[in-house]
Amino acid sequence: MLSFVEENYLKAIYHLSKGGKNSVSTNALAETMNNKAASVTDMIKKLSAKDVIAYEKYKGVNISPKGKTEALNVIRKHRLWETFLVEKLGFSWDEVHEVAEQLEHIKSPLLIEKLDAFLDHPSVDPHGHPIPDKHGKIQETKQVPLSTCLLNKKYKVQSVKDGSPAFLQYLDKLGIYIKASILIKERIDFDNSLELIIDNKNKVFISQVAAENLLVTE
Amino acid sequence: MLSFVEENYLKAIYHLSKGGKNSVSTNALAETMNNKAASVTDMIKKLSAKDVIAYEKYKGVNISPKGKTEALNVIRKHRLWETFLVEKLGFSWDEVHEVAEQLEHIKSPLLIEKLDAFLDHPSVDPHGHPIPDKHGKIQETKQVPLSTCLLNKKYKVQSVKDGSPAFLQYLDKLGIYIKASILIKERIDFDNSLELIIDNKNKVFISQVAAENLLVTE
DNA sequence: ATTATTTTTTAGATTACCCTAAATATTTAT
DNA sequence: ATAAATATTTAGGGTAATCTAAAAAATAAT
Repeated sequence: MLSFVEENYLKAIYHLSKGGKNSVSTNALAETMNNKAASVTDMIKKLSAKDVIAYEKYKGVNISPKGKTEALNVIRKHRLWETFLVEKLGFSWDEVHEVAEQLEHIKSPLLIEKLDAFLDHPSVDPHGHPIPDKHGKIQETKQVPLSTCLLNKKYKVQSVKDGSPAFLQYLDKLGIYIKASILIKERIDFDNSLELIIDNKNKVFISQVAAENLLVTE
Repeated sequence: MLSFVEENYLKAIYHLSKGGKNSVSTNALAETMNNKAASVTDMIKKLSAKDVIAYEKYKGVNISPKGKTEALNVIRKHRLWETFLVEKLGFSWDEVHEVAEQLEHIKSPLLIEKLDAFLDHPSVDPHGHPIPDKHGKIQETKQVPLSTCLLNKKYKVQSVKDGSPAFLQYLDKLGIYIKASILIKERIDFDNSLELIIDNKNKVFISQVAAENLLVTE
């Protein structure tokens, strides 16, 4: 059984390794966990002893199959709770992360089964991120940053890369939301900002940074 | 800010002191917390330093006004979550305690506000226990154990004293639930068991112990 | 190919919560 | 009112998760 803290480390390793593709350095982990490298080394040893990561001194860590399953389950819980908070309790999408960080550690498989059913088995959370099913399977869709898209072509907002409240509130102000339609009217050479048409009617300008964090499909 | 463990101690003190009326001994606390008395003494000092209890060596502890407020808030959260689990997720009343023990420690006043509204501001939980309002106010109703009631008089089940799964499942089997109507047909002298009529139709027998744990009003 | 820099690990402490064993205070029984 | 029994506290330790400072390894730079 993993502790709250261990679950959080594992989740960070999963994300930093892009789902297990890369290995993760001690410093990178220390950075995202807001801990010192020495503390991370200690924790790495514990996680390694529990067989959720593979670790070789000075070589970084790799998540194991068992660790991936655990991480995906925590992510599943996080995203189901976020969906609950928005869909059922009326939270806005920029308010849910902190609370879901706590709720994701509740241990009760039955609770998650029932929550999932109550929400009608959602496939994505309020930020457009896919919700792993109970076996850890994720339904991926090939999304690209809006910053790489063509002019005068209609795209659909699928998810946000950065889920920070500041960014989400900014999107709210612009009238941009998950599933919104976007067309790039013009790319401003000066700063790579974009002029957009949202839902075929509203004209807004968006910075390059913002466009890089908005993922769309055709 | 209280830790999970501190909140659990405080809750136990609140219950053992019958809402702050009595003082609580180290041993009693050790018993309900499943800890050793020495550990309790340590924790008592911490809680005392945080001004949630008053403590004098060898004299037991008394919950303070601040401690009472904290305890009631945890109890409020516990009971709201139990209500959610039963009303919205379809848990049965004997399955919710363990999960609510975890959920009650989630820190987010906004969450509880919204959960309360989502549940339509319930006044009692699935076991008939009153839910304190956000100011810690409890709406008490004067209930008596069925074991002390008169023959051939109609009573209404208000709550269970013992919320153990075993007792709750037993009540399910007997067809007894919160708000059910009960009439005592006969008291068996041999073992003080009772012959009951539930909802004016079903005849069942109930042991004295069970009758002591069933609280009713006229 | 050394030296300098960066990264990672080790050593030794700290806090929260729990333990056992021993000491001390309180209560009960004679 | 003193001895016996019970309750409580103190002393000293252990584990989880963190830290700082110092040592060691890996990487980068000349």
